[in-house]
Amino acid sequence: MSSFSDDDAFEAAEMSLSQRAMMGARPTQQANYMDGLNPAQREAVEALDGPVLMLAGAGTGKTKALTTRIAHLLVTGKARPNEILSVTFTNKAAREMKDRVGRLLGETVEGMPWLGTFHSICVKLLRRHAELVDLKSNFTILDTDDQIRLMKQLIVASGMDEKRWPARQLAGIIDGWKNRAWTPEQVPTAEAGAFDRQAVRLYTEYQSRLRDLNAVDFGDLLLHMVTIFQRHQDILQQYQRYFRYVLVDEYQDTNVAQYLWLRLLASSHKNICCVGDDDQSIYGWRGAEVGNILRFEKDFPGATVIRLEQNYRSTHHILAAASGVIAGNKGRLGKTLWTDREEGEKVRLIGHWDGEEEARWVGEEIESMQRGTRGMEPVSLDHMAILVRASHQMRAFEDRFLTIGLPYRVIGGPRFYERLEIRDAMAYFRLAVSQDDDLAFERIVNTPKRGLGDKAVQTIQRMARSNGVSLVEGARLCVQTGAIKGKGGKALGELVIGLDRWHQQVVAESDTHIETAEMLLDESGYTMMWQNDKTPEAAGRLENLKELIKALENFDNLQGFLEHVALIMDNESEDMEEKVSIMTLHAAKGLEFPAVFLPGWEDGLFPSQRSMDESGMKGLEEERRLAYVGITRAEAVCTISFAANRRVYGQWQSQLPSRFIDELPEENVEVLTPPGLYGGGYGAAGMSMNASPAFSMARESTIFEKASKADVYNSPGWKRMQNRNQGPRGMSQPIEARGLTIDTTATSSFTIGDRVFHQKFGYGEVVDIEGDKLGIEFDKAGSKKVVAKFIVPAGQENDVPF
DNA sequence: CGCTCCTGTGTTTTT
DNA sequence: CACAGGAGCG
Repeated sequence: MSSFSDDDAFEAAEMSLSQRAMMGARPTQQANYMDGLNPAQREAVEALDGPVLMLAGAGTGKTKALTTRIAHLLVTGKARPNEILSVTFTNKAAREMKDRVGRLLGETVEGMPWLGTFHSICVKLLRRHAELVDLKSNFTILDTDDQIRLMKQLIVASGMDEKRWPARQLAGIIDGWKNRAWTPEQVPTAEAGAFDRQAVRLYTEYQSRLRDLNAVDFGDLLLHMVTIFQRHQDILQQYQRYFRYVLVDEYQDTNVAQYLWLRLLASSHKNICCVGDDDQSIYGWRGAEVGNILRFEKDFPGATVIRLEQNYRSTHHILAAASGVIAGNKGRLGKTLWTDREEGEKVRLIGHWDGEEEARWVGEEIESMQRGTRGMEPVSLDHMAILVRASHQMRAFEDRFLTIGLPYRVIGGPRFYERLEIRDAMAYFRLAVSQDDDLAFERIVNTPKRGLGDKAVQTIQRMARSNGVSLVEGARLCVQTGAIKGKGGKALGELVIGLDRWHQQVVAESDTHIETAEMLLDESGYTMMWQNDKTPEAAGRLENLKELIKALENFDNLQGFLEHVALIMDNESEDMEEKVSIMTLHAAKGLEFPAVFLPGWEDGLFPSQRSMDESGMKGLEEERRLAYVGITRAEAVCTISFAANRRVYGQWQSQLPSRFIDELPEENVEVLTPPGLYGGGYGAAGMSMNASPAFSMARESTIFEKASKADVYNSPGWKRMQNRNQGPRGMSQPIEARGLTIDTTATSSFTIGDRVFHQKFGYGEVVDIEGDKLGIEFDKAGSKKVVAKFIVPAGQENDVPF
């Protein structure tokens, strides 16, 4: 399947240095590609041999240094493209690096086959050596969902109570062990309670089941490779020679398995360059070990440590605010970021009554920045981002932006490939490629409904097991022997015949894989199933299926596509319209925006209560790093906000401002006054209505009562606020009283049942009227609440007031 | 076997 | 509150 060749690579490894130099030298570019590097970056680029730790703070040109380093390796002839092992965490990062290396050298670097994510590289390696861990090289890669379903089966099979042994949780535990590179035998049993012992037993069974299925999960990709390297010195040595240089991006995010894998590969030549920032380690919860970066110098004695500290991204105030927050963490390697950029605007801080008002304010702020405000240049929506702690916070913003028609894009939202219909379709593809894929079979036996329920599936499973064959074969036997009769039996027979036919088509390549895929979805009745479905989301699902088919165009065959999907998580269908980005703080790492909004800075939400409960001080420090990551995404304007009340699980809860707010250095922060004060707003206690709209942080500000941290919550300001806030019911005459900008004079002249048109959502029917808000069931966009002034009766589309 | 209603549970974060 | 998964009925 993969089209790399061992031979090339090993040939290259035996090549003399002079040959290399001749081959790689591109004298014309040599002068250019290092231009514009600062001394630290240049050092990082030029220190090619031996271990190097590059500590690169946020916005210090890390990727530039890293890509230039690759270019330098190539140009000096130290390595050919396929001799550089270069690992990243995300496909996006890998892609960007490829692009940038290509740009530096003024051409696309063909090759660089070993620039990729840990996972994609390990898949390639493991396909070559699968037999060493009892797998066939065409193993399938299970996603989280498959993993959990498998685990559930094992739990049920061993007669355990699913409630007491939640499959999800066990899968999580096993993942954690795999992250630490523990095979079932290696899990420490010293402190093993009953639970752990059961878990280890299930882990063992799970692994053997995976072997039977010829499948691996994400964790296995690394774990198996580590095992292979440890057990087979010869193979390890091959690769040590093969990969002459090793580069690692985001080293602070590596887990133990990844660390071991890297150490094994680099242990002979020690040409390893790790780039990272301990202050941006935010993946501890999924096994990342900040310790890896902290002990690099111990692992590789004599390592060159290079600090990139000049920040090119943010203004002084933003950088200082971020530094002030992160200073609260202990055990840092320590960096002092500096910038020669302008002072810029202070970090802006604003409190709101509740989450909805926060969203409303942010929406208005975005619109006014888009127009250009306070003498500032207009800012494109593409240059603004809202970064939230938890994805559920996105909802308030989406709701609001839909209402006011502000275009937005959610990054890393519900993933395309995780959607129900996509996963179903993929299961069909998987079966067409390999009939042995039992999990795929289970997924679609009865989708669309074929009258095959639990009972039928069990019969098939029994049949398969007792004959030692796959489920598809088991099903075939069930039909032949009449073990499943009647309506279900007939349908099953048809399914099996269909599967055979589709498989033939894949093997014979009689049609293009795209035609095969379309036909498959048609003939199986899957498309029909959604066409007959009258629920609102059915149309969208059909759209997604179309998109899936379109995605196939980028691949030569179904196999290649499935491989890609298993590993690729990001699916950004770029459209050209300018949009505000909404994403989690985690998703924002590595990105930058001129204007950044950081809402929801409230204790419990951010820092997250759960994080603190589960990991105590360690958890809090990770949250603080998250705050640091958030602030440092901003180039020019950074706005932090919080709300006094928030709905949690449908319950109103009053919130405390985040402790991180107290850690922002006063001199870099400006406290804004909410637009409509109602008897003294949160961020402006003690101020009168006609006070200046912004005031610098001062003693009278309730939030910044400089009490010791322990009694922040007993501070007079806090108490005052608590007394005032009896929940949002307290603002029953809200909108008018606060003089907000909603135009209530535009009372709707619509009646229920009217056909209407909206610029963004298209046509729909009015189903509900609440003052100036209309509930509309849109044909395409589903039901929404929209302010009446954005609506016109159908037929007057040209009059939409935008 | 499939559908509906009900209950319980959970919202970090993702390769 | 919203969604998933289970129980119970048709």
